[in-house]
Order: sequence, then structure tokens, then C-alpha cells
Amino acid sequence: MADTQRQRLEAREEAILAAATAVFGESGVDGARMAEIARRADVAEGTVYLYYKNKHELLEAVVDRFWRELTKGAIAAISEGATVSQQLHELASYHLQSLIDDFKIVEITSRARMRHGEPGRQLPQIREYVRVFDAIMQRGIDLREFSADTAIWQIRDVFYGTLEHSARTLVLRKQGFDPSVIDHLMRLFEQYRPSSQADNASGLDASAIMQALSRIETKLSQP
Amino acid sequence: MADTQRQRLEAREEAILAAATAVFGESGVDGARMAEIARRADVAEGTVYLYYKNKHELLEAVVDRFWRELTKGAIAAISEGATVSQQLHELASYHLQSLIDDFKIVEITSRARMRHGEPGRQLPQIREYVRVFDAIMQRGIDLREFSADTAIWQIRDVFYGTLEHSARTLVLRKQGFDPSVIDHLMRLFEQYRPSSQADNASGLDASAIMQALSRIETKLSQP
DNA sequence: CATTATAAATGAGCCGCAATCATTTTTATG
DNA sequence: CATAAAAATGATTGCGGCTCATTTATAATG
Repeated sequence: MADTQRQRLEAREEAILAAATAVFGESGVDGARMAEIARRADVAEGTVYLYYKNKHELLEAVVDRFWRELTKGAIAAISEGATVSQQLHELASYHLQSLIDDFKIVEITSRARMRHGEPGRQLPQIREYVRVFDAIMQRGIDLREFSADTAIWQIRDVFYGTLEHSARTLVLRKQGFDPSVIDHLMRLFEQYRPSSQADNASGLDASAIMQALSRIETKLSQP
Repeated sequence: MADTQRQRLEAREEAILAAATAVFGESGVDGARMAEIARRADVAEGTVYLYYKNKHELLEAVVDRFWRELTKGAIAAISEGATVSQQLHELASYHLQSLIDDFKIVEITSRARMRHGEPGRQLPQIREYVRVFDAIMQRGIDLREFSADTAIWQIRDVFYGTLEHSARTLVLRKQGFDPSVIDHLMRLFEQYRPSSQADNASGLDASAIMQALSRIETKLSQP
């Protein structure tokens, strides 16, 4: 009966994780009491430590699970055969909606990054999550729907950075999901389409000229 | 001698704040020991609590001070008479550089937002800080350099969201300041210019260049 | 300068809570 | 059943934030 035994253990682990998710969400990391988590999972306090080394590892597990689920949801939210732009739109909408819905856990995520001492690492599951974006964008580049002259990581930071800040703004103002945020972002992304590059084979383009002008202006205004 | 007395108190408060900034930065919020902070400020542990109600308020004071200084620095970094684009460029550069330099304290900021219980408020000093951006952008709109058809808060979220994420990326990869991040962001902002829609999907056209040139001409003829 | 009143500083001790571990209970095995 | 191994328990420990009775420094007054 080694099988039901294993199931019991997994069920217990799941109960602890669920309890922890609830308590962390309700009370925040510092407000959460290990005793309360144990009580809700219907185990003794010591038992929690058989499954997770300490409070921080439990927190990591909660956050890790959240982003894993989010990845699944994102993939599900994207229409298989749609255009790259359409898929980006879907991903952006799904992401913004999720950030708003689960704002508490998203906030807690930053806490999981900080491992007491120093080097704020990035969580593996978030790395996994952003690949969904990367894959869409890469396909866009391969199909020449998007140009390859900006590093993907920079575009990605625009995408997630904007959505994260917008979500915070919306939540703090107690507004909900706002489609105009998505439209705005998608309009920005038009920038990445390879439009009028044909006539700029020389490598000279308007933005290069503007940058040069900008440099000149700087010098002029600080003599 | 009520005057030197006051000065002594302020000096002590400053010593505590400085010690706290250092210790929080080195050890993180959880790693920081109130005893250690007191020791470095050369006061007894109880004395700290005469100036700050508890550890969290001390943290808030540290973060508050940091953003206040940042606001001063940002204002100083912006050329008074420059174009709106140029000022945005300067602000973006200053911001990115600061985020990278003081990454530790920036990370800690999110911690100050979470007041134990719930409603992750926004800190007054950050509100103040983003006004620097708002003022520049508003001027851009007034001067018709930028169009008013996108809400400023959305543009602001693009600006700070992108820079914050980019800073994290750069720090985690142990790269330093990367000017291409700024150029990229500024290119995106071309989207917000009113002249852009017509003939060039990139948002740049001859008229934008002519406008910049004429601004320069103006400056040259009035030294 | 002496005296008193008030403000500021101190640090030993209290208390909450994460984490441990000796003990008990449950499960697998022959 | 007997017995060994695994799992669970909760009283106990230790750390660290915070308090408060006491001490020390400063101001006020005659």
C-alpha cells in the first residue's frame, strides 16, 4: 500500500501549501503565523517543517506554484493559430487581469526573491513564465512581423514593466481591468514592426538623426 | 541653549537613520538587527525607539529619505532650458543609473509599502518623485511636442515600469548602465508625438527633424 | 552655585514566534 | 503479532523586537 501512503503525503503537502497561500495572502508574510498555517492545514506545527525547511522556503513554494499556474493559464489564453499581434494582445490582457486579481501574491513575490542575505535572484518559475512572451515575440521576428533590431529582453522589460506598473496603479485606485492600457501598449509595439527600413539601407534612419540632434542640443544647453 | 540641544537631537536622529540605511542595505530588512543599528549609531537600543516607533517606521524613514534625495538629484540632473525630449532623456538616464547604483534600497522600498496588514499604499515621497516626470510631460503636451490623447499616468507607467524592469535585468546580469535602454525608451516615446501618425509608422519624419533643427537654431541665435 | 523639574538615554528583561527535537503514533514488512 | 522504520507531535528553546523602571543629562529658577 505504498501508493496510498504516497498520496497521503502529497495531500498533506498540498493542504499545507493551500493553507500557506491563504494565510500569506490574508495577513502578508510578516503577519502570517506558522501556527495558523499548521492549524488550517490540520497538522501540528512541527509537521510543517517536515515538508518545508522554514518559513521562507514555504513562501517560495507558494510563489513558485502561483507562477507555474499562471504559466499554464497564459498558454491556455493564447489562440493557437492567431497572428503574433493578436497573441500579444491576449497575453497582455491575461497578464494584466491576473496581476489585478492576485495582486496580493504578486506583491509577495518580491519577498520571495530576497533570500535574506544578498543577491536578489530571479525565481525559476518566473523565468519560465516570461518564455511565453519570448516565444511569441521570437515567432514574430521569424515571420518578419517584427524587426530584430531591438534585443528581446528590452522589449520584454517594456511589456512586463508597463503591465506591472499599470496593474499597481489600477489596484491602488481601486479601478479594475482597463482595456485602454492594453491598447496603449499594443500601439507602442507597432514601433517594433519593420516598416520603412527599405529606404534606409545606409543605416541612417530618422531615429539616428534625432539622437545626434539630441546630443547636440545637450551640449548647447550646458556650456 | 535650546538651540544646540535641538541640534544634538537632530544629529542623533541622523546618525540612527544613516546606520539604519547601511544595515538595511547590507543585510536586508529581515537580516538587519536593531541592536546592530543602535551600535553603529552609537546609542543604546532603547534610544532608537525614542526616535522611531518600531523597525517598520525606521524602514519607512530610510526609504522616504532615499526618494526625497532622488527627487532632488533628478531635478538637478535636468537641464533647465532643454527640450522636452532632452529632459526626458536626462531623467531616464538619471533614473536608470540611480536604480542600478542603489538597487538594494530600491528593492527594500517594496517592503516599506507593505504595512503588515493590507492595502499596499503608495509612499508620499514616491508620489512626489514621479511629479518630476509629470511636469516634464505636461510641458511637452502644453507645447504640443507631445499629444494629449494618452493619459499621462499610462505613459508614466511605461516610463518607470520599463526602467525598473530594465534595471533589474541589468543588475541581475551584472551589467552596468546600458545607454541602449534609454535610446530604446526614447524611441518608443516618439509614438507620443502628434506629428508622427501621418506618413511614417516609426513615428519619425522630416517634420520632427525640422522642429528639432529650428529649436537649435533658436538657441544659437540667442546666447 | 545649589536646587529642583523635566527631558533624554539606558539596557536588563519581557514576550511572541520561528524552529527544534525527544517522544509518541502510525505504517510497512515478515 | 512483532518489530523496525517513517511520520507526526507539541513542549521547549533561542533569538530578536520592543518595553519600562532606573539613571543621567539638561534646563529653569532664586
